[in-house]
Amino acid sequence: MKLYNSLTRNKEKFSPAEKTVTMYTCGPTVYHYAHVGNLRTYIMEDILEKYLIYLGYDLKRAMNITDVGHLTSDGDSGDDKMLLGAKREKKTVLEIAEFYTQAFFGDFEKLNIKKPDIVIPATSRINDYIDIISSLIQKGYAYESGGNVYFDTSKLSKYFVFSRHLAENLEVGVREDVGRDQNKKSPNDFVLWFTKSKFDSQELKWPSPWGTGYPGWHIECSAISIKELGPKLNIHCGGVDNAFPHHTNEIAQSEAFLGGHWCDFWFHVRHLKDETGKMSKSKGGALTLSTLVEKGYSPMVYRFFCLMSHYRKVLSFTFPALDNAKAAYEKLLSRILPLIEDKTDSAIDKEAFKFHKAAFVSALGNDLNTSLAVTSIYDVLKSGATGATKLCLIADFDKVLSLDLIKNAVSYGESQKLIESGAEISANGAEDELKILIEKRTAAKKAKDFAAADKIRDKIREMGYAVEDTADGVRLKKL
RNA sequence: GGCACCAUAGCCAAGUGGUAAGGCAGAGGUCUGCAAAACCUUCAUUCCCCAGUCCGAGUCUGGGUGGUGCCUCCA
Repeated sequence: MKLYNSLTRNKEKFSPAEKTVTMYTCGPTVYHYAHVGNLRTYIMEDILEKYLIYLGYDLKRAMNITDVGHLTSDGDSGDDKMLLGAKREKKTVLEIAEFYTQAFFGDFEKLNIKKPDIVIPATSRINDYIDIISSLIQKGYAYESGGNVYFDTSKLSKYFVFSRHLAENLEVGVREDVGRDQNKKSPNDFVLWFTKSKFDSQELKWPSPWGTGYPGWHIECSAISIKELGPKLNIHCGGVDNAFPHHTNEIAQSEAFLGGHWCDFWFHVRHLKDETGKMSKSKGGALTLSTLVEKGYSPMVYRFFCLMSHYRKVLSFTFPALDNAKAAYEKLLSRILPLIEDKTDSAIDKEAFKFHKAAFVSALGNDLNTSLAVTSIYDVLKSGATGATKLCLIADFDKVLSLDLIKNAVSYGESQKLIESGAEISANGAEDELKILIEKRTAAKKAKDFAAADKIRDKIREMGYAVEDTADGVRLKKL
């Protein structure tokens, strides 16, 4: 497959030497619910992972859970986000972490995102961080200053890997509202270990050769990745905003520690934005999956919405756009349903199967072109292939897309269950009343009293159902 | 101020030098007491603008314009 690599700014052929592909994902800082923008990134990473598995690779994927060390600023200032969350909710840091980690993976389940095989809370690997930091100091890549340990970026021949910044220009380019940490030799340097007394109120502290304290944000990903996935990493994923400083710093540490090239591909997912710009957890009030569900959008509708766009494009989130995706998704299900209900035996047309599968594989093979991959479902539906072939192809594509196409087509069919004469209405408190109304309406129609029939239809609509006449009887559709 | 990315219909979007896919929405039709559903038809002489290269440009080059992101909180 071809995959865009942020490191080279090019689409490159992804052809790992080994059959086992290693993939690392920056997990969430669990101080609050994930919002739909965060989730977009994980959905797209899920497609990457499942596509690689679909192609026959074995995948080994690890993710961290940041439950310590993520400050609101990266210098010797700022507060720990976890601590802030704990204060806000009057709970301990560990309780907060536990709660939001659960919520995070709950969203994964709802969105059919595969949970990585290896999930490591940052607090569980403190000794590894200390080992790496000690080694970095020994090799001359890190120094102690003002009680903290910093990474010395001046020791690197190239620090800014994702942009064309020149280190000496940075002073010019630096944002004005950012405070300077006077302990740093260079503004580019970043903290590996904090021991400053300002964190005395911190619940989580660990002893280290440099004093009691806790790790900086960037070290956890390097340490977990190297330990779990080895010194060579195939793909590192994350949101674009992490390219700098987080990923840049990860590369600096990891390569200084390993003494050579570390990760081949950097997969960065662009942001979801709303009317106000980028969605951001720290801005607060961001939209969560549960909110969408409360508003009547199933998680699959959101997943479909994301797949219709491309991961390297900024996607604008608006409710009309989501309605669009909902209509498209439901219409798609309604076109799949007859294929499932069709009980006539038909053989699988192997040629047609191969042809459509090839189109699907090549769509995703071109830098994960998910909207083209979705189009290939429509091409299958429109084709002259047998029902069995179509169904088989859709099930096959859904191994990667994970839109629950078959399962939801069935429940979609049930949700607008046919109510033939005498058939029961499925469990619902109002069923008797509904049944009587439908019978009355049918009688009115028979008597050609259409005004009365329409009145009853309006009444049923008020109860939350649309009545539709079909050749066989009446169809009730939940609104 | 520096760096990067993006610009195709109302919206999402394909397109990788050969004459604008697909989806949703919209319009018209068939069917229906009317609706709904389903099906059929339709929907960009043009791809932000201006120059250039080429037989040929949405695609390549240069210059604009607009949007977005990053420049120590973010997926």
